[in-house]
Amino acid sequence: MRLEKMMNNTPVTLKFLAEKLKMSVSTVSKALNNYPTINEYTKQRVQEMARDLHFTPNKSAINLKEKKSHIIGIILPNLLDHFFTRSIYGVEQFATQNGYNVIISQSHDDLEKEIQSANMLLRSRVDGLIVAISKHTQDFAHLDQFENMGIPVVYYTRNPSFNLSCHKVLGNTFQGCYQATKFLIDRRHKKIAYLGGPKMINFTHDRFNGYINALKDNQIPFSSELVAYTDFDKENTISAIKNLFANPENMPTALVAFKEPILFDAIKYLRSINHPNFDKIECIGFGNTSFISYLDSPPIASIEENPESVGENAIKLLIQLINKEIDIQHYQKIMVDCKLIVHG
Amino acid sequence: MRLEKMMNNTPVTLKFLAEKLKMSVSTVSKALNNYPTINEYTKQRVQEMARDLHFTPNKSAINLKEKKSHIIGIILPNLLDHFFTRSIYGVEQFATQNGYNVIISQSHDDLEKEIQSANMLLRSRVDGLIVAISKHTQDFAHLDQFENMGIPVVYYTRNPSFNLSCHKVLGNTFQGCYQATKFLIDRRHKKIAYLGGPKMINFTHDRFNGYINALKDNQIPFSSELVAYTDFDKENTISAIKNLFANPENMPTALVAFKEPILFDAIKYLRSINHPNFDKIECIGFGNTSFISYLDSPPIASIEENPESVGENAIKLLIQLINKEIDIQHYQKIMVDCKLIVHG
DNA sequence: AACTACATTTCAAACGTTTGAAATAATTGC
DNA sequence: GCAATTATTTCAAACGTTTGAAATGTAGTT
Repeated sequence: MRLEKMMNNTPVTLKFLAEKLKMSVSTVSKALNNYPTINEYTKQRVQEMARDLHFTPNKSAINLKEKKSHIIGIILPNLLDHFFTRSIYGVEQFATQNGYNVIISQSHDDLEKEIQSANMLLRSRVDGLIVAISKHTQDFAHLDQFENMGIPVVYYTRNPSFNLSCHKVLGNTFQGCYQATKFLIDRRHKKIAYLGGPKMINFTHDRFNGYINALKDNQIPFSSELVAYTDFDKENTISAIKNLFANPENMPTALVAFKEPILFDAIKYLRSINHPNFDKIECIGFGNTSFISYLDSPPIASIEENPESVGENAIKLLIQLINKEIDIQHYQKIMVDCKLIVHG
Repeated sequence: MRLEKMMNNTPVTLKFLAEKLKMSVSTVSKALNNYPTINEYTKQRVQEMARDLHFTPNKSAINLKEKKSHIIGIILPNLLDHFFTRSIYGVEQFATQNGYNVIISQSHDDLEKEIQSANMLLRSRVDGLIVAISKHTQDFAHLDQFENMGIPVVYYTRNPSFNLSCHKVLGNTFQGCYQATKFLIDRRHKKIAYLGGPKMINFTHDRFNGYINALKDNQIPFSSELVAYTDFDKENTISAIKNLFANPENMPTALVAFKEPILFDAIKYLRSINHPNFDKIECIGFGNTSFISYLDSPPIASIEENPESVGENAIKLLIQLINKEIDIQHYQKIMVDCKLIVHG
C-alpha cells in the first residue's frame, strides 16, 4: 500500500543528479530551469531523472542565492476573530499564485509578542510584511526595521492612527457606518443610538463620524445621550447599554453597534429586562457573522466589511512593492468599501 | 519620530562586521554564538557592533548550513472552523518556544490544493508536518514523501481511517459522545436521537459507537429510527431531522449531534415547525461554540473537544520526532479526552 | 585544412553562515 | 630563556543553488 521507503541518507541534490547523469551541476541546474542553451535531449534526460529520484530543490539554497525568501509575513492580533481569518483567504490565495508562502503570527494583542513576531519574521528575511497592529502598539521601531532593510510593510485594518507615513489598506468604516445609519433613518427612525468600541482602536472615530454625518445630512438632531462606548467586555457593554436606554424622554428605537458580538450582548440584555418596545428596536452591527441566522432576535442588517477583499488588496499592494512596481517611499492608502447586508 | 532610514545598500553580514572590526568572519560568528574559546572582550566588541549595526543573521544561510529550516508546516482544511484555529494556538505557542516558525496552509478540503500545499512545504524543507487531511484524501503519496525524506508527519484529528501506520493525535470522540449520551440518560431520557456527520469523515463512526455503547451499558434499547446522518448542508440536515421525528410512536426527547452548527440548524427547524414538546427536548453537540450564550434555546450542554490540547500534543510529539527522541518508525497514537460542558 | 559561427557544456565564484583543524599568540613552569 | 601549555584567532571547506564567462564540440564555408 505504502511506497517502500528509501530512507536514502544521501539527499537528492543537483550534485547527486549530476553524478548519476555524468554531467556537470550547472548543466543539470540549467536543464531543470529550462535554459534555452541546453540541448533538448539533455533536458529530457535530466528532467526524467529528477522525477524518478524525487528531486526537490532546496529552498534555503535558492533563497540564499537569490536573496529572497519567497515568504510573506503576516502579524495579526488573533485568529479567533473571523475578520482576520477571512482576510487571510484573500492573502493566501493571491500569495500562492505568485509563488509566495505565508507565515502567520498572532500577537494576541500583546505588544511584547508582536515585537517577538516581528523579529522572528525579520530573521526569516520575509520579502514583505502585512500587519494589523495590536491594541497597544504606540512605538513602531520593531516594524520600521523592515523598511530600513528595504522590506515593504503594508498595514491593514488596524494601523497607526496618527498620520505616520506608511502603506495602508483599510475598510471604509466611515462609509459602512454612514450607510447603516442612513438605512435606519430611511426606516423612519429618529432616535438612533450608537454603541462604539474601544477608543484606542483608531477606526472607532471613523465609525462615529459616519454615524454623525448621516444624522447631519438628514437633519436628525444629534444627542450625546444616544452615544456610548464599550470595550469587548460584557459587563462594560451592559452598563453602556443601560446608559443609552436610561432616559425615558429620549428612548432609542434603533442601534448601530461597533461589532456584532457586542451587539448580541446588547440585544440579549434588552431582551432579558423585557424592554417594552424590544420588538420595535432595530439594530445593525459590523461583522455579518454567520451565526446570525440562529438568533431569535437577529439584527435587521449587518455591515459586511469584506475582509477577503481587504486581505487581497493588501497582498496585491505588497507584491507590487516587492517587485518595485511602486516605490516604497510613495505611500499608498487603499479603502475597501463596506456593504450593508439586510437580513431576512 | 521615525528612525532615519539608512537604506544602506550593503547588507549587514558577518563579513561586513568582520571588516569593520578587522577580524575574521569566524571570530565574529563564534563571538555572536558565545563560543567559550572566544575572548570576553572580543565578544563584547562584536556584540556591541552587531547591535549598533542591526545585524540580523540570515536564516536562509543558517538553514542551508544546518540542513534545518526551523519551520513546521501545518496543513488543515479551513481556518474558518474554530476547532482548527483553536488548535493552532496550542501548536504555535509550543513551536515558538522551541525556535520553530509555523507555516499554515489551508486545503479548503480540496485534494488538489492539499497536494500543492504539501509540495510547497516539502520544497521549503519543513522540519516536520502536522496535517488534518481533506475529506477527499484517499491516496497518501504526497504526504508519504515527507517520511521518505525523513521528515516526520503527525496526523491530527482528521486522519487516515484504515490502519495506515502513522503518528496520530486524536480527540477521544468516542468518549465524548459516550459521556454526552450518558448525561442524557441520567436525566431520564429513553428516546435519545443521534444525528451523525458525513460518513466519509472517519470519526463519525467513533462517535456513533460512543452513543451506542452508552445506550447498551445503561440498558436503553437501540432504535435505528433514532439515527440519521447529514453532511454540513442545511437542507440535508433538515431532512435528516424530519426522519428522526417522523414516527409519533418513537418520538425523541433528546438529541446528540455531530457538530454544533448542525445542531443549531436542527433546533431552529424544530422550533420553526412548533414541535409540541420542543421545550422538553434536550440537545448536545460537539463544539462548545462561544455563540451559544446568545441562543434563545441553547443546547443543554456541549462536548468540548479541547482543540488547544490536541494541537499541543501534536506539536510536542512532532518535536520529539524531529529531535529523534522517538523513532520515526515507532508510530504513536495519542488520544485527547473531551469534556462535557453543561450550560446555564 | 583552416576558419568562422554557432550550439552546448563546464568552470568558478558567489550567496551568508558554521565548525573542526590549523595557526598564532600569550602564559606558565623550570 | 626556552619548551610546554593554554588561550585565542584564523583557515578552509561545506551546505545546494545560480549564472556569466570560458571552454569545448560540431557544422558549415571557403
